[in-house]
Amino acid sequence: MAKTKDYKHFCAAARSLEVIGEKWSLLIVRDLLRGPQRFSDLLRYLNSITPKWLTARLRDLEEAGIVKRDAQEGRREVWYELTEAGRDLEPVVESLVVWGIKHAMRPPLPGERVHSDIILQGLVVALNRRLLAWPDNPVTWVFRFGSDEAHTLRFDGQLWSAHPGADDGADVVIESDPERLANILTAPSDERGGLPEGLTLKGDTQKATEFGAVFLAG
Amino acid sequence: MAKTKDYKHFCAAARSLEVIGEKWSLLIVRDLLRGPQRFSDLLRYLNSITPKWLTARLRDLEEAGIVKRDAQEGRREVWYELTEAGRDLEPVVESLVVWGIKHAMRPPLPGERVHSDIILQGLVVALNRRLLAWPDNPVTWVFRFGSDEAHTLRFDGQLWSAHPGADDGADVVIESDPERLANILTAPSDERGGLPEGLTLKGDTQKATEFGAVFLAG
DNA sequence: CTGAATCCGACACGATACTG
DNA sequence: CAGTATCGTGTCGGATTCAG
Repeated sequence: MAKTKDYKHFCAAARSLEVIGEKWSLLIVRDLLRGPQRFSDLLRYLNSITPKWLTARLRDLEEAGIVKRDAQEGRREVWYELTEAGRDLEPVVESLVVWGIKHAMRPPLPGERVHSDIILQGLVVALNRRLLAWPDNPVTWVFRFGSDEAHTLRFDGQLWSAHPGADDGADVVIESDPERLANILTAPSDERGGLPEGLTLKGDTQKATEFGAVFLAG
Repeated sequence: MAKTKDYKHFCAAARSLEVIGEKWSLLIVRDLLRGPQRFSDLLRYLNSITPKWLTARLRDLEEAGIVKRDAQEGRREVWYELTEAGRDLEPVVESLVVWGIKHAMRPPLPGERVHSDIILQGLVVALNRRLLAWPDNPVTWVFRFGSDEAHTLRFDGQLWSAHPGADDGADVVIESDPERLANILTAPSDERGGLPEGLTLKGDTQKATEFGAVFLAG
């Protein structure tokens, strides 16, 4: 791999980029940070990658000790997961998310795939880096997308975290669809104000108001 | 720019990579983080880049609002410096340095250019992230490379920082050359022990011992 | 259906030389 | 000093095909 990715520098940043600077590599890591995934899961999340390049990148990452391939006998799928070196890349992905939120986000374009997991991952980073206002007290928000997909966002008083599935003790339940939520989150603040179409809030009135103050305020 | 760097994801990390994911971009930012540089400075630091691609990347970064080009009338040189968005990339570069130090460093290869500034930048990151032992008290180390190049590394009790030039109040003066220092820092710990050839320590005996404990211990 | 491999074309990039 | 110009190679996208 990486015949052209050769910087000839004695520099840790250059070395890192030689290893994970190819196209798609860091986005594969981003998806595997949520947990082990199958080849076809990655194919779906990465959206516009071709199977050929997903295969190539996974081989590279495996060789670099970042990804572990788990192909068990008598099972159709192959699972991929991060090694410790792979999990150590989380700060890199997170710093890219922080910069992207501040300097490069825009509403989703027509052909752009919007995954709810990715939105929630960005939300957690934005909240923990205090790029959005914080509620005063611990709170649990459940996001429902259609009938079969739900995520829980929880603030324990110190940090925010996201969890797959709907938590029972939700203070507020938000129902929407990923595209709509993406558009709301990237709307310029002067276009905000009040409850947008395609998003409904249920639950404790005061907690719902608090949610609105964080996300829907002008 | 970036016709092929198009991920079609609604994702902040993917957006960031669309902007600064091309080859060389982040290394140009790395060098500009030290301060404004001329075209030829960058050409020298980036070592194996060609003028054509340095021009292309600088134009891209300028268009992306990361770099500002400063060409004044009646002056031969053109200076490049980071905008605020560019300086906001420091955490990205730093996270790459941290990962690289832990997972990808090795002694410099034959054709590899070793810049003292880059070594010192890596040292500051490694010390501040506590990847190396810390002295108990504030200390100032001056590194001399040959007769005309010197850097000061200072610990104020809280954080480490690097400064160009030799500080007067040095507790310890280290004399070496960049290649030698690079080899020492990347040597496996079982090959360390005592003072290596090609490196001399001067100054307060106890402070020199302390330096040795951080860098030269087995 | 999953996890690939193959062929082809576009363009990103490297190497070298040259210019204002 | 700060770039252009030219030419060759490598990386990647797109489509199709293939084995378990």
